[in-house]
Amino acid sequence: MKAKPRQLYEARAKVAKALAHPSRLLMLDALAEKEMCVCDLTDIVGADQSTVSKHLAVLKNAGIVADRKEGVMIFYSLKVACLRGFWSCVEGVLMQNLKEQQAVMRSS
Amino acid sequence: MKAKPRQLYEARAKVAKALAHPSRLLMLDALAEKEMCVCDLTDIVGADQSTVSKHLAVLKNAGIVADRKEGVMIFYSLKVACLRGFWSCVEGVLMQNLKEQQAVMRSS
DNA sequence: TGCCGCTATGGCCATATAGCCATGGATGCG
DNA sequence: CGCATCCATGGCTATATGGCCATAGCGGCA
Repeated sequence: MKAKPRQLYEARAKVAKALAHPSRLLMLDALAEKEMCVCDLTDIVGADQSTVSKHLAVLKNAGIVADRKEGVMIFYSLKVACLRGFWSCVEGVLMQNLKEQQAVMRSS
Repeated sequence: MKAKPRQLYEARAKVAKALAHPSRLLMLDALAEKEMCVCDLTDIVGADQSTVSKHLAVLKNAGIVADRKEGVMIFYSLKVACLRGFWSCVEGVLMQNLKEQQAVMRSS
């Protein structure tokens, strides 16, 4: 441990905050397949284009995605490769939590 | 991919939101060492006890930590083992981003 | 029983976020 | 040039969050 600087936790929090929205998580899942333009992601998310654009700005600012300009369109791509494994691990824990809850329900 | 339900992303977002605060990340880092009572964590974080208690409630509600009562004190412990590896991976990407930024600075 | 220490909760205010609409800037095309 | 398309930004409101203070609940201990 050794007293990591507060700055480190603020940097991590910035990343976590960027992940803390269902629409952004959906976009990241889509980008895990292939790079996409804002219009693609707007269709997928089903929100206003300006809303999607702001979500993408958050992800970009956090360093999670990269953007590439091609003509009129801007393609976003995933920069962080460890998301899939992370969610898989987290969901494993959540499933276990559910099981334990159910066990408590039955025994009471 | 195949159209995961919106519910999944809301569940993930709940976890991400729980991670999205420097004080909570600091607590999780501390809990990675050993379980701790609220008083320990209050000292480490340096905020009001009620604030720390609320932070812990968020982490518990997200299923990231567990709590155990022992006499008057309540000990919290980490339930998710994949945090260390995740942050290590993320910070690798962020470092790379920094390097690229510096390269752009030099070349301009 | 009565007091004290450890946690949790409610109240309150300041700030941040998400959403949409409207608009602006940039690029390509005829 | 004039227009259309794609994306980003500003304005606005509603809601959520974080912080502290005050206080309540709970378990131990004399």
